[in-house]
Amino acid sequence: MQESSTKPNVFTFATMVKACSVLADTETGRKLHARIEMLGFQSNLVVCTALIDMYGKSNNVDEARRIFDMMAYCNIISWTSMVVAYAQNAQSHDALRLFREFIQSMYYLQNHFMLASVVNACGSLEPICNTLYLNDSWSCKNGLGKLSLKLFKEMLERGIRPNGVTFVGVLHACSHSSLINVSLEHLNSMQRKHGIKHGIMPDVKHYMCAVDMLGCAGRLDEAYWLAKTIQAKPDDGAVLWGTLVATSITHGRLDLVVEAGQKLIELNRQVATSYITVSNTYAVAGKWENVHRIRSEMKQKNVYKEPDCSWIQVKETIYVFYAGYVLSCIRGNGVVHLSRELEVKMKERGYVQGSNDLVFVEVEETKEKILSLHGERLALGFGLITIPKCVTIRIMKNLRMCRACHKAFKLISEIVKRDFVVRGM
DNA sequence: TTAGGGTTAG
Repeated sequence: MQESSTKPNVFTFATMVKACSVLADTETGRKLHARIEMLGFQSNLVVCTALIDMYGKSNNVDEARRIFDMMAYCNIISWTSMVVAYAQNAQSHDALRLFREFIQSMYYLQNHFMLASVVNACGSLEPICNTLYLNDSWSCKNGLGKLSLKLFKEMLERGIRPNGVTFVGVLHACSHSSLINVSLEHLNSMQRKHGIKHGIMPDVKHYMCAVDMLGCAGRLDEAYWLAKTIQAKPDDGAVLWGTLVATSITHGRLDLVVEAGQKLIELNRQVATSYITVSNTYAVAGKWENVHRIRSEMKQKNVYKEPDCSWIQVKETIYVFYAGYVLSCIRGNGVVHLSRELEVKMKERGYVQGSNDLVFVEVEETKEKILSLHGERLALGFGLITIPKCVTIRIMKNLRMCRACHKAFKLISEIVKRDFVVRGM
């Protein structure tokens, strides 16, 4: 496109920023941002929203917020993107604060909508919009200063309310800070305040957030009770009961592991994730013959989970690492050497492979060998020897990081005194 | 053209 005479427009930039967001390619994202400012597209609502999302997903919440604050006007997607950026970066309280601000401004606008309607009925809407926008200090203090007259009028006409996606972000924020009661209040408020009148009823996604949150908090009986009441399609049901299996394993509730595992089996989902979760259920219960039966069944039916893969960007180049490919990976010897050194230091700090780790093999030694070779561990080793100390190491994965690697990363971060960011797709 | 959660062998 650059070589041709076609000029990129806001659509082009919004799409390219989105691509960077998916890949967490901050380098390219920043360059695009610079081009956006140079060409004067920085006032476009959709482009800014894409940038907020991109910076949020690249662990740069401050930059996301800076853009959000500079926007002349925001829509529901911009608000939600900012709430979600906080939630995804463990800044739950900021997410909830922003959401409260949003709700306050919403009711404020609705009240003035009534007033404006009266004025409008008498004559023109313009004067009252001008007055409210320019002179009201309360609205500026509460974040309304960022609303342009144009959008302000639009909001007065339509009202911008949180939607189902906004609430997923809010519940996610609560869940990751163990704000259980706050979360349940929001869930109830969806029906009470925003539901019946405005059509935002909680659906299976919101209830699944609640089940996971209750399960993580160890309130497994409530989680189980809630899971049983949810009317879910088989796809959602498999995830729902899989979630319960995982949290029950974490809290050592063997009874519920078996119960939830049974539900998963009944759903008869012929996909790798369900097979694996069911197999793990049997492993926890010590029923190794069932574990072997499931594994051979998977082999027979040719059901595989996609291979684990991690990548890391150093300057312009992206380096990819697969589980187990230690010796063939770039600077493999250096990575192996460093990994061994770190393992010794981790063990000195009491690092043991937990019996609850979700890698169920019968021989401990094999388990340790498998874990030490996960792609993100190789990528981290490579990052540590190639990326300067002052730069945060950012690793991307196609799957979710396993618990053992998560524990290891936290310890290594303490040992080498550096921050790491690992993001799954 | 822009925004979501939860499960998980190698």
